[in-house]
Amino acid sequence: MKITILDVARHAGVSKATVSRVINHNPKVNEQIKERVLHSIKELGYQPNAIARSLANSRSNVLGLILPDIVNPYFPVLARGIEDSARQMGFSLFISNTDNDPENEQDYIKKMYSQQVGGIILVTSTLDEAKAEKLDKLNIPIVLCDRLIENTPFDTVSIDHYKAAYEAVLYFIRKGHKKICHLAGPSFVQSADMRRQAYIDAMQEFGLHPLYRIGDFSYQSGYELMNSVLNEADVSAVFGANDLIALGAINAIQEKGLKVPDDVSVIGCDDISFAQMSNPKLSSIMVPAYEIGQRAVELILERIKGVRSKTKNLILEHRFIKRET
Amino acid sequence: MKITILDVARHAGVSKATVSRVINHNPKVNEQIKERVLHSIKELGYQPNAIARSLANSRSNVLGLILPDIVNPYFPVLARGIEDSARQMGFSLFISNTDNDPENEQDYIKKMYSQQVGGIILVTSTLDEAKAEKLDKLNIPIVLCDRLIENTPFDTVSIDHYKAAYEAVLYFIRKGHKKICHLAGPSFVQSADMRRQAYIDAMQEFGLHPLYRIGDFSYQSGYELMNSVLNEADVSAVFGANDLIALGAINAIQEKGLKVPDDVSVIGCDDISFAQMSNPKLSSIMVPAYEIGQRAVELILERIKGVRSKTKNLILEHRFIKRET
DNA sequence: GTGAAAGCGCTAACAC
DNA sequence: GTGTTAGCGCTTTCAC
Repeated sequence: MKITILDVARHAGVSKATVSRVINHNPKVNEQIKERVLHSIKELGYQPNAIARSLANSRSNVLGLILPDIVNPYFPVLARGIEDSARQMGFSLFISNTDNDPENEQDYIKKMYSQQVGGIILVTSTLDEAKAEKLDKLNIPIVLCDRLIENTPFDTVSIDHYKAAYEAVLYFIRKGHKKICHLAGPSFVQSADMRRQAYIDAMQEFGLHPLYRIGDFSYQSGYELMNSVLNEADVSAVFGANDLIALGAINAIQEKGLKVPDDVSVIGCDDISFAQMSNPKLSSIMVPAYEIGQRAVELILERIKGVRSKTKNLILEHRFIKRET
Repeated sequence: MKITILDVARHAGVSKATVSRVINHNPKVNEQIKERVLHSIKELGYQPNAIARSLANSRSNVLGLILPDIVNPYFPVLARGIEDSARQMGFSLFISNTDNDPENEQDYIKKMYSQQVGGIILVTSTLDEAKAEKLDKLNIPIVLCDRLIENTPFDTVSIDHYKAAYEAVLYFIRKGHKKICHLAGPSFVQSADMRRQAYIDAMQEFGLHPLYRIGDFSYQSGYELMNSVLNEADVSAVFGANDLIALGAINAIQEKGLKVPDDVSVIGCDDISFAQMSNPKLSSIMVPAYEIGQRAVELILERIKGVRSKTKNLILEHRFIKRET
């Protein structure tokens, strides 16, 4: 029923090999014959079977993306950057959500491996050196996005989380704030951890007392942590580990009858699209998610093509965006 | 280098066929032997090659998801519903964004076809009867989500967009609103079109004058359309075709110095997570995106397994959620 | 129950 | 330049 390369070959009066050469743009095919083959392909509506090609090549034109949760508004942008680039390079994309569960992560990696994906883009928080070593043995290109793991042989694309957070806190300090609190993300997430560390360092450097809570990157946790903080202390500025937390915090602040930014200033992180839609509009640290995705694909492709073997660690620029909070 | 079924067979002292039977849970394998094979699989760390299996079976354990844009906050939830269900059933998921471009859509369908996906879940706005017919000939299970196309043989999962919109307008009317406007989505999107039609019908039924603008489902377009409306008319209520539009509209309303909901009431649609994070909190029509995704996978699997051949059109329940706007 | 062998659709030597 | 052929790793008759 389905049209195969053999059908095309017969139709064009050539061998499968020739058709294969045409498909793969092998230059040494007679122009005449090439035309004939192309014609047959059109006429028959032939569509090469990607699965068969993958098997024959032992590698596929597919990339895998493994991230915590596509519902978190930071990730769709990353995913689009990846998908757009991947597509441009002729790759399809697998996607899967780990919910930060190491088991899911391992599971997905295995699955993708068995699908012979050309490479995997991983946003992980649960990978440790031991697992990384095993992963490396799979001998499949891996790029870590956004959250880096020390001492791994993998390429990475990220921003300087420490610096970004430090700058945010510094901004507050320069504005004269003394009572600055930080609502952090999970400590097992490297980026959250670095932001928290930067916050602590900055505070201490200026002789200020760090005050932070650890949450889970959600709006709800931002809301709850902020309430907890407000019940115990007087605060004039809060730095949220991401925008959702910051937005939740604002909600809590306002519910207490305080004004943002008059009574309490807020800065988030990621600059998700809702930062500019919120009311008041959220000040945030812009993380170039889309570009991170693009660069990740670039790195993977360099590996696939074998044009580079040295590990590359890309750090992209963030940018503090002052809005209303 | 890689461990194949043959390695396992040799290690266990059996044939490839037997190993294959074990992998596929074929019951007629001697328990003893089965144990032996299982042991070898563990010991060698064997991972069946999904590509080879797909080729041999001429079908893969992969589903395809084609949607307009994962960055639109409605879709990640749908995607999660699909991914979670797919995973549970042992399927992986391809994902791709069309930006509502028919060419992209066709392109992706072809790609997925050539990847021998087991089925495709499609959120389309550009499919017409002619294309649908061609698609149907591919002989691959397709489920249309959210946006339906008349007279297609495909399974569908959606809500009753017309009814949902009608209820929203009715709600306004019962509250005594007369000057109700509608900020619609693109007319080539079936769901947007139905919502707009429902708006018009409801207004006319109550002797009110319809006033609407057509946009593109974005925050920006909601903002601009609302400005355009406010410049021309006096309005006390606005129904946005989705939450982004509604949020943009609120921004425009407030910029004009009007209060929401005191001067102008607003209802959105989709109930994206930000509806409850916005300030004021957005009233919206809840669309069960996650469940739509789950059901779509169910329908696909029924087709794959061949347990059903009759077209099924699922209509899930929406729910009006009154919040602050 | 188990194995041998053909074949899924394609690619890549290797000959000619 | 082009065709022949041997796989890629697995499933699935078909004998035994």
